[in-house]
Amino acid sequence: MSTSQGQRDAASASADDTENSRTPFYLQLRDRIAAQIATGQLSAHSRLPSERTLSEQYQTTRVTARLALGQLEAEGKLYRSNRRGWFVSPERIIYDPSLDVSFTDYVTKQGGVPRTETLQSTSLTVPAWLAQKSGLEEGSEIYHIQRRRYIDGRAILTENIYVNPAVCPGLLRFDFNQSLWKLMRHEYSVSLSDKHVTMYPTALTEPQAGILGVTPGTAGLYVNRISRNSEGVFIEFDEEFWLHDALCISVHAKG
Amino acid sequence: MSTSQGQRDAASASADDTENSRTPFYLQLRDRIAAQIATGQLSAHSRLPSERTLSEQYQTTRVTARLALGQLEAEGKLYRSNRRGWFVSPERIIYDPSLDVSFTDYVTKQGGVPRTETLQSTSLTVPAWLAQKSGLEEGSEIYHIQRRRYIDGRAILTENIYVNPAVCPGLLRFDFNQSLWKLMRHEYSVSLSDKHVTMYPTALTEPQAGILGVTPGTAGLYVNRISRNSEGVFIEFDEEFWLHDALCISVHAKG
DNA sequence: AAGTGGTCTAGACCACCAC
DNA sequence: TGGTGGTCTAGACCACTTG
Repeated sequence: MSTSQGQRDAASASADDTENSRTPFYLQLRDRIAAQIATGQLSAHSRLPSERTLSEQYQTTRVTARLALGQLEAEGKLYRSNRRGWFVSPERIIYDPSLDVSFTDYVTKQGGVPRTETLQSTSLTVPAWLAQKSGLEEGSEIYHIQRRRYIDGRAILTENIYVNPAVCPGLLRFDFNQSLWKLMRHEYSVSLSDKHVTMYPTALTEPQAGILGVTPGTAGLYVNRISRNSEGVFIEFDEEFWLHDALCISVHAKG
Repeated sequence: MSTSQGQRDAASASADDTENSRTPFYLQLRDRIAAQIATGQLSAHSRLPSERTLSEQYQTTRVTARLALGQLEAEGKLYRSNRRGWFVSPERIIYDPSLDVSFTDYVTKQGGVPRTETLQSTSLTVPAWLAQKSGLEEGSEIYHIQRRRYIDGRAILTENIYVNPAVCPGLLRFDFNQSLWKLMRHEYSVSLSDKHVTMYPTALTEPQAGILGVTPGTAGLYVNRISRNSEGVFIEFDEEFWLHDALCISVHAKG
């Protein structure tokens, strides 16, 4: 196959020849597909040809084609949906986890179509790990809400929210497919003034991968937030599992 | 091979049987290796057996073994070094990009051994993209510093810093293997009071992958920060490319 | 020189999804 | 039911790192 390798290099040529080694074919293929995305030949949410078709088209094997697709996925330029195919990622949503702005609002403002599903809303007893984070007593009551959120019909985040019932009694009777913060502000006059946000990139595994309908190991961003009011009373602990290509975190710090 | 598949499932069994489908072998293998990390049989920075050895040991092929290793890499539990092998990731460094605390200080405080290398320090003219971000005039002078930083001998981040020469005249004569912020504070009495931090997960590609000595496509976190003083004067633009398993972002927001 | 991961081939069967 | 991605096999050669 040395002949075909030579042709491949000749065909892609262009940049990146700064090093003394050949550019592997899967990176050449990555760049060709990336170019089609950049020029708009492939637009957001449009589906790519199947892996088998791509392998034929570029005269390679599925394994190599998947390497190229995996690169673009890692860069956040493509995503896949279960066994349905590969799609072009839309622009990242710009998100500031330190503000209490509603998901619905900022997605809409950025041109996306948001949707929220409530998967669970129950009352639990505080487990040890949460007692430690919140300062609540282990075994006392806590509200738990689990949601899944979509942008343009794509599930991009799932979250577990734990709310202190002392500050929001009877919360569970509401509909959580709307903004929880708006609810807390308007119904309970709760204001969150002290937030501690922690986040790191990691792979999505079960059960979150299943909830979002992606392959285990898909790159994600884990974000959690502990909110207290101005007296230091614990209000909520929220943990979010995002698809890694869906968001761009933006935080302002003054002082 | 249906026989050997059956044995594999029997051997791992345990959890995750909530769904009606079999757990693929590469995930079983992932869990076995993860267990060795969790129990400390494999400790931070220790090297795993070679891919070929692992494939034999677990009676599978390199491709499948690599799938398992790739999962653990995506989760931030393993990292690889060029063609040297697979290693166990140490704890993530907790990092607050909104504070001006020195890298050296917080790495040391968290039990790591930091090191900084200056790759470049030159004077440039402001390019269009930076002019837009900073408000400086395109074509005016700007200092550029490129560094690479290590923890425990592992290169985990590379950064480009662009400093306004008006607030730090003669900056380039200093040694940048120390904290830049300490330098700015002590030599120029510069205080950064307004910071805008942006970050998102993405793959590391050339040239950053090369600088850090990792395969292109390795998961990373891109962080940038625009700092101004209390009068709104642009001080620096910093962009950092981190290995995704090396850090945990932690931000406090009050008010 | 030997061993490592990096790249690549040419197939196969399975689970799931859309039609 | 046919096509998709998901998983897996059993090899190969290459580039690079290490002793």
